[in-house]
Amino acid sequence: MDNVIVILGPTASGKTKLSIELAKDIRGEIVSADSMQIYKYMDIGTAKPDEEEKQGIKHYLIDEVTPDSEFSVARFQQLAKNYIDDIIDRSKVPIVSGGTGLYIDSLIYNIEFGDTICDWELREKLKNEALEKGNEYLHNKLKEIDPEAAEKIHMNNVKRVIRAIEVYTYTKKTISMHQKESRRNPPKYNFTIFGLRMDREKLYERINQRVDLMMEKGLVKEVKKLVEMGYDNSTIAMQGIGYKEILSYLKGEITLDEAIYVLKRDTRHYAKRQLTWFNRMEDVTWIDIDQNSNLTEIIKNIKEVIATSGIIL
RNA sequence: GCCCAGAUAGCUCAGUCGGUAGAGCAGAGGACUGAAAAUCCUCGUGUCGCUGGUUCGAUUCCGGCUCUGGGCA
Repeated sequence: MDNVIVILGPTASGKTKLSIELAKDIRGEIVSADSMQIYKYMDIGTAKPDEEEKQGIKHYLIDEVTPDSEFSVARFQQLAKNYIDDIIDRSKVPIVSGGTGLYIDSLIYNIEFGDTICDWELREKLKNEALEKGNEYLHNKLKEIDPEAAEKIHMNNVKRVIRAIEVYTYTKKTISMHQKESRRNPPKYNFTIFGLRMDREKLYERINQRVDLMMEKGLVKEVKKLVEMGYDNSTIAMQGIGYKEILSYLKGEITLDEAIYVLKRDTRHYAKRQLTWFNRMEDVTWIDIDQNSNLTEIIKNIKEVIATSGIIL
């Protein structure tokens, strides 16, 4: 079975740099698993590596689509698999690197998404129903068609309630059913997963520094440019952290200082959510980052782990 | 120097007609199958500024002090 390396970790933990250095060392190419870096023109706020940082290492699924496109896990998975296969065909090592837990899961558990549909009109309609008649009303509706899903999904989590109803509406099969069927086939790659970890305090410090750096690099200008191009907060892309806060500032809703405060706070919250996701994942080899860590050492350790699992790259 | 207002959770503040107190934010933990940087759930003990007095009992009422605003000189 073909080998795929996965590098995951919360935002600002150093995935990008590590994966590039590792790629240089093992003839790797990088497949990004990041739900925001897929968008073109959004560079500073998503902390994309620029050409210099990439050091000639090939990256996939960065700048894949425009900010007004509809993207999804299913599409991510399809594209990622294609790129991985292509990399393997060329006798290189695929390194999946990113912080979007759902995207990573879709690959390592080989989740089959099937052919359900997304209907934004239906979603809007159901959303209004919840607004008018209450979240419980909509949740009860789900309870009738899929008690199992209703049990798992909290009634206030309207987005998920809507999705579950949507799936049934179009396939006449419950989302619980779909989910069970989605794990029928084991993954066709052998994944070796590394996770980056560090003290919470240290991580938050790095997040704050990164936001300050984004401001210096001209995040406001970048968002302004996106607005000029016609992208506003109706797009998913512009609801990303960094973009929604600066957008709010540009509209005069908050001051720049408030925007920066909220941006840092939202990023911390996001990092925590990522950690919750990664912590429950199995088979992750954790790499603890502290003052004494240096990249060469880390890469050496990673290569040791890879070697001891009997993988020949 | 005088007058007024305030001092309660890390922050902003509410409240207790006297029976030792609670919101938002921060913070912590968790969930997650086609929007996922999204969305959602759970978690609140702190010399109630200090110090006397009244009282069975004071964070609450009264006095003094300290500090912070604002005003008058």
